[in-house]
Amino acid sequence: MVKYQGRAKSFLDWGERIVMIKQDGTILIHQPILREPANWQPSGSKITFTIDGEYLILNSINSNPVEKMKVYFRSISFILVTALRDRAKILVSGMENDLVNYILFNPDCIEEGFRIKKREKSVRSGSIDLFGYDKNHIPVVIEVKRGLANINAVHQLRMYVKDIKKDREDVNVRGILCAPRIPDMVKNLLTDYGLEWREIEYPTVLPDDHQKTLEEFSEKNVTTIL
Amino acid sequence: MVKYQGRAKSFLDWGERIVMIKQDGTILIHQPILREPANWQPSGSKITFTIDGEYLILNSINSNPVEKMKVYFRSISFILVTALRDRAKILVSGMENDLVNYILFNPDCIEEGFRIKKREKSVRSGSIDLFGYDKNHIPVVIEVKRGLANINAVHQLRMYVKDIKKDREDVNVRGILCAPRIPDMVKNLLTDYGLEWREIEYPTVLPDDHQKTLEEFSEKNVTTIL
DNA sequence: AGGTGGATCTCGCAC
DNA sequence: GTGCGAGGTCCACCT
Repeated sequence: MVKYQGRAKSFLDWGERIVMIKQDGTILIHQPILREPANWQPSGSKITFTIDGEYLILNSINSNPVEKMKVYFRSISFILVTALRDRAKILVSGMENDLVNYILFNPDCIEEGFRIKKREKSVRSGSIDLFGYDKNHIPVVIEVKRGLANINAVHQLRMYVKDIKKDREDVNVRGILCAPRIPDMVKNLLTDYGLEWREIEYPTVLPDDHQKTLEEFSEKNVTTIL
Repeated sequence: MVKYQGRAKSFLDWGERIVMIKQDGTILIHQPILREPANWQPSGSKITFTIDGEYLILNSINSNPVEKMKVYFRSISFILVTALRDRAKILVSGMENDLVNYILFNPDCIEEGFRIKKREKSVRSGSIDLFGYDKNHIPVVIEVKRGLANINAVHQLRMYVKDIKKDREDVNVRGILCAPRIPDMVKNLLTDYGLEWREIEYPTVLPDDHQKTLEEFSEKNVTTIL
């Protein structure tokens, strides 16, 4: 049975579960299905154990934000204690950053003569993924989505274009939505607002068997340019 | 060692880990620290095992979206197989609900003479948390955020106000963002759009630690009033 | 330490 | 099935 109070408050009645306690204080309580733990405590939490009558109680306290979890054990079927040796870090490719990098090194995929000026440009309504100028020196705002672009992306792009227009006191500002796939609905909306799009298929280059190659790839792609 | 390809692509080099296979097809691969699994497959994935030379390979395939994960085992230290009996469902009392309720019963925290007309009012672009009228009978849209308000909340609120204006054919519609904390950037944006805000610190009045009380509380708070 | 934004987000709910 | 929004989101990055 699990009680929690902190950012919210919760109660989980008696049942058989897997409880995982990690060396950084993370605690996970898993029910028989679903990816997410029913209850948990974040990294950095402190654990104590107490006994209350017939129950063993695991107490976990976290600070910032302050939150407490109590796990009541009526019985324990199995305990496994081990120190995992694992220094590997996962390498992932195919995230929004990769597409942004791809455009950075292949600005022609937007259009010939396109030049990128800034990455992560801050404006009032948020942060522009890529900002640059076309061959006619017209400002271009680029919003990047790693997967399927949706209507929110259009609204975001619209805001950014409006912000830039305001800043530059210039009516000529282009907005381009870049994603691997853009539904027709979204394209129509873009057209309505006088915005553009590019469907960009970018290579998810993650070699299959060689970590070294992977590291090279990672370095290449993590580099923050400009 | 784990390879994954689907929505993205990843590679995790050799290391000692905890692998959890759930009855719904969920797979979790945990490293020694942090709450999140390094690799995983979602509920509904199908598992097969193969042997490739000296390695045991766990193959997991999911459809919609199509994604595959391969877990290579060089050695296995412990295996635990069990069928968990657990029919409990966690009860959570969320804080956004609490804040909405607090405003419901203390409309003066918005301003004197404010009257709430509807909760969860549906409009085209979504659902308005609270809708009412001020003492001058001007419509008021209220968007509630449980924690730190961000720029997206401003855009949401703006949409709702626009929807109401359209419905009522009325230019006088007020929009108020309510949250415990609102950053200056967000306040500035609100001002730009002629919107308002209230920083409302609400008491975390929560019931004590009994399931029954929690269920009552839960029911009370899930109820849609008015 | 606090804010910002992406994620193989996950997950529930309404359409 | 799909799309949308919330989450005790988690987490890395930046200021």
